[in-house]
Amino acid sequence: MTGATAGPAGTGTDRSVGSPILHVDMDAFFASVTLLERPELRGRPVIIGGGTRGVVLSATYEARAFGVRSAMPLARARRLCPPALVLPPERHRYHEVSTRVMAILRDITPLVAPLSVDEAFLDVSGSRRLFGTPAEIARLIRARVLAEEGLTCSVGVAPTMFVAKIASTRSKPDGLLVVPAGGVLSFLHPLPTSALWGVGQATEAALDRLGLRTIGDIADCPLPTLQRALGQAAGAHLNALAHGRDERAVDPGSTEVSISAEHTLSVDSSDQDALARELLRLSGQVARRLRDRGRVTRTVSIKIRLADFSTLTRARTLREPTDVSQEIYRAALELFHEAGFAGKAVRLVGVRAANLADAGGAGHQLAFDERPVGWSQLDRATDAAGRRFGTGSVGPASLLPRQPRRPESI
DNA sequence: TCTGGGGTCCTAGGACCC
DNA sequence: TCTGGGGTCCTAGGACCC
Repeated sequence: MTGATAGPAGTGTDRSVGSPILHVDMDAFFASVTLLERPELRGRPVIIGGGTRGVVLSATYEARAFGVRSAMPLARARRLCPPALVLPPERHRYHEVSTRVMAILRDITPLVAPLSVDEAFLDVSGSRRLFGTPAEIARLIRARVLAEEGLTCSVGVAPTMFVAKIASTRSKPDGLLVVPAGGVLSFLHPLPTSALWGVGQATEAALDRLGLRTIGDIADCPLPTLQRALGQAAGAHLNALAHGRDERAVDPGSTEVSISAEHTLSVDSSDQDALARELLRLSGQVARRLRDRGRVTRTVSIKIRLADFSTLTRARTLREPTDVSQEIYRAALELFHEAGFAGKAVRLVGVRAANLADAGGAGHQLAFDERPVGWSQLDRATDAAGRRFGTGSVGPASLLPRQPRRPESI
């Protein structure tokens, strides 16, 4: 590619000084994990996704050969690839495998920053004495993940996070690509603008209107022109990236900014009671995850998507932070009623908690008329029952299935 | 083609305070 | 009567990522 590469066989030499960042990215992760227990499906096009209104979550490379891509509506994927087998996701298993893969990475260095279940950044600058050059470390990781989990991954090695990320993408599947410090610009500049992290459809179109097609074009474009077209922050950001500059460091300790739960209904609904029950369920999920993490929220928001796919959000900042299911639900329900679109067909509802803080430092001031202790105790009892009997085993009576009028559903 | 669910970050406008 | 600038917080929407 640029003379800076090592192929899948891992034959590349790595004599550069500054290539301490690795980006490790599992190949077709969900599909590959599912195939571990279905070896007879190897070599066949397999798609992971589900539901009547689902999208493609993951697809084997055999399915991708038909044009199937992740996030594509399942209906379209089936048309593109009729022989594909569509299997439902098994999130619990993905999580388990992910935990073990991350543990392999933490054997190399504590400086591991997971980006999602199936990818992570590593800063290996302190690991060379023990494990060798960054390229040798990358080969070691790939060999261990394959030997211990039966899965392939691709690894990018570069002086900065975003170049390492692009490198792993360009080496997929089952590849390794090293971009030494001296080779960053010659690696980046021929690539299309969309290869940059943060350039999606809208930004690509805006860049295209400026006549910018490659990352090299962005590097040659005057900063003020870029900022006029994309805004201050985005313009400056892309300008820096196009010149290979990226100051971010691998941070293993970053904490969440928000926690949310949302659900697309299987059929659009304008039934206010049914939508309120969904808000109750989602509020409970969000609150439980807050308590699991020892966090409280001050800002509750709801998200509503109508049948025409238009999406609106409404937010409210509370007087006091909370992790109590009932308080989050009360705020969500008020926002829902105030939004004032009764009668319209709703496709999706969501609840989000933002403005988070640690529960310990939250010094709750009780108003005289408040009795939150009861609700809080109910949550704790529900949490304990969930741990014993399984999540969802105990919950509000209004979430119980409605009594069927006729026993036909049994 | 008919669009999931979990997130992050940025922008812009308004309220409010100094 | 007309006219500031800056800072912070909040809300709504949108782009983007996996």
